[in-house]
Amino acid sequence: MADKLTPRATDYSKWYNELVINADLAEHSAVRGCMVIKPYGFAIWEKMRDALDKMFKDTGHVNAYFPLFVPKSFLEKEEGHAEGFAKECAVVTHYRLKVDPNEKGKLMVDPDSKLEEELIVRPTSEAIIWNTYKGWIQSYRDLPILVNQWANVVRWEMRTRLFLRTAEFLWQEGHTAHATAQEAIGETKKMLDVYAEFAEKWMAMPVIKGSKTESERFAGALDTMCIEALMQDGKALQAGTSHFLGQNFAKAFDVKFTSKEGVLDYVWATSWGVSTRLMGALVMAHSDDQGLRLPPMLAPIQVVIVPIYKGEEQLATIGEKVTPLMQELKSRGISVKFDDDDTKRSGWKFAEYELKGVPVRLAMGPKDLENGTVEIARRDNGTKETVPFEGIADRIQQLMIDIQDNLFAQAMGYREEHITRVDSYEEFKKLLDDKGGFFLAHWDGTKETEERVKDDTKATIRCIPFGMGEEEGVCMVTGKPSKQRVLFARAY
RNA sequence: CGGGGUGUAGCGUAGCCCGGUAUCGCGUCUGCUUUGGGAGCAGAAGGUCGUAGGUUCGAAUCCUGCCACCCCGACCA
Repeated sequence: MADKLTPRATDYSKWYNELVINADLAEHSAVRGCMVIKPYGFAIWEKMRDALDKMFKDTGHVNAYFPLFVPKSFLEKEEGHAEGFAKECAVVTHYRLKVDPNEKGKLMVDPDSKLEEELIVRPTSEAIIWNTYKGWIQSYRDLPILVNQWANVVRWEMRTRLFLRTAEFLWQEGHTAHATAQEAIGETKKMLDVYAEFAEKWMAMPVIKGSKTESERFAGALDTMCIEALMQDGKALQAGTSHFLGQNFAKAFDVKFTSKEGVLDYVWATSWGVSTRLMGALVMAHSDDQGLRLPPMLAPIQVVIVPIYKGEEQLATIGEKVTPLMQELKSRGISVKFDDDDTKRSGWKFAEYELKGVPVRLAMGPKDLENGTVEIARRDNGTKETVPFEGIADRIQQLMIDIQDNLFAQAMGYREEHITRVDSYEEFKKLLDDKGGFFLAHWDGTKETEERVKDDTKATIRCIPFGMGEEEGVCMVTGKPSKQRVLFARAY
């Protein structure tokens, strides 16, 4: 624990892994590709979850829960969907174990318990949900259905990384059903906006909204919208997706409704999700070589008070002094911890809370008691000052806002410096290596060109950004005409 | 799944090439001194050497299988 982190500049990937583990966010489990989310990490996730859940409910959604298992035949019904997920599914083939007659103390799969039809551990829940919606929808009066579920899903990934890509992960998936295409498209955009607002306001992480190209689209969707964030190593991270599914799933599961005009039609669908991957994004967007830097709005502990003392009596005095302040902060909705652990020294605690990203640290010792002061330190910019104890609660409340804003401003500053407009493929390739980040370039709109760029450079089209406006130009690769710049980057 | 690497005390490691029961640091425990940036001294505890086999009088060390993790590809939120 006393070890310093590998600096970001030395090995960004190593820094990330060490940080996640040392800051006590998560650890590898005994199960391949699956992590244990530790209490401190889970506390951050809970804050994310609560904030998002409120936003979903404020936009008219309700929560429900669907089964973990999906019968294989359900997955087969939407062809594109099936193909997209087939390669990464965990499959349940039996329902019973028995004592191995040949090896003492061992269990074996009971061959007599083979299932008639295999059950798939959900990689996502469209299939089971649309099969269920079939029974819920007959008339336009049953629409829209605006349901979200908080769940775990399993995707058997080849290569995993804590939070960024694990075989099992936690997420939410919204699944909505609508009477018209326009309404469904509106829902898709609305939820993308919710994600963007959450990322920027709560996570202090600027994102770019856009649509995926056809080849990057969700399996079974007509349009996939996404928010793309930029990490400190110049790589992009897809932070959330919202899909317009058209009538694909309604047709696959035969979900029809009678309209007001008495016409029978298939319903229109959306789905949208964010996952524990956001934890990885949060870490990589803000943290430094000393540890996490958490935005106050998501920090499990927003203020820590470290006493500096000799003997129990002095500790008790400091405790009495800060008790009213703690009550005051709590009444203002600010979470505060008084660390009176006698087995750790103050210097150790300072380093520890920096590692854990606590936004504000107060230190109070004999000098402060004498002078009526307190030392206040900001995690975001590392500044420390000794200030009057009187009125400190106001100052702290303001700091919560300032730190939140500053983290956003820093992340935004980095991103703005790393969005480059390029017009030649040579320049693109050079800057991709030298500088990294996002690139706005013209593209001829073909899968072939997209594929070629990926093969040449490992960069992909992250999205066709919204709100860019049309701009006549020529594709940087082929020279064919293009109407809009698209966003390229190397990505996680 | 392909290529490369690693697995030794809670954590990080030396030893492995060249076989003889395991080194050091951090942490832990006890005591004293300390306490405004990861304390000092003294003492102590802690190890199926990833796992299952094999070779051998003897295996952390040599051989084989398996498992896990890391890095690089392909796949992906």
